[in-house]
Amino acid sequence: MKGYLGEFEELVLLTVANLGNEAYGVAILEHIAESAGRKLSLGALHSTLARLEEKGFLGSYLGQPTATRGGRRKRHFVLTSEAVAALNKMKLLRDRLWHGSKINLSLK
Amino acid sequence: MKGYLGEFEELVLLTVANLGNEAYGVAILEHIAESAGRKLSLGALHSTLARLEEKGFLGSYLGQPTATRGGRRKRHFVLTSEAVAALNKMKLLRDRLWHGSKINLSLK
DNA sequence: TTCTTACGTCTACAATGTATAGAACCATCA
DNA sequence: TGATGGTTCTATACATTGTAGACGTAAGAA
Repeated sequence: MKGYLGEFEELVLLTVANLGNEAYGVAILEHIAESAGRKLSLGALHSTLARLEEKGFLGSYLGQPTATRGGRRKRHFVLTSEAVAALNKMKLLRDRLWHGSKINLSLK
Repeated sequence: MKGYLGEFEELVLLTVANLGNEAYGVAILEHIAESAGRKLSLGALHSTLARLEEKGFLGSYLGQPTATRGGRRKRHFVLTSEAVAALNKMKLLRDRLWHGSKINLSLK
């Protein structure tokens, strides 16, 4: 087990954390489009979600059919404690590296 | 051009930023081993360095031979402004996502 | 009963992560 | 001065992650 995540995996997990109980495919996709300005396909996202689940960073369950138009039942995702731990660890490391770096933080 | 970086690429760039004018293969490797507890081969690192240079995130130059025992001349690396911009952008995004997330920051 | 909308799944390929082997230097010492 | 061995970079190959596209499923509307 590697313990750390790819950059997209990390983005997805953080997005799931932001969406709480509304974390399912399309919603995650839209949130990423907004927050990261990154356009991607639903299939692309779902493969990553599946891999994250396989690796134990996500759990999922099927929601009940809703009243809206059509649609297959939503699959909702939740972070596991492993995910939270991995995210924290990566954040901690990067914060330390940023602190030690001479990069000018002037953001425009 | 994608504009964002893989997780290892990001780690490498931040490490280069930390090392300043001592940023060459072996030093980077050791710094990563220390800070991230991550053991990897020199060749692995150099392929990534080469790719980062190719993509315009790093510049490099050969140093002069030193007085120490043996050794090929060191190749030193420096961040480009593109790298700084990309790093800043990713940091900003993640900070926002962390802020919005409900993840408990209690680090043990 | 066929459209249309809203989702998830499958499969394949591109980009990134990583190892191993080997070549280039250079300092010593026989 | 030529063999030896410590450092560092380079080449090549393969594993993992990132991403698209086509397809399947479901249900309300027409």
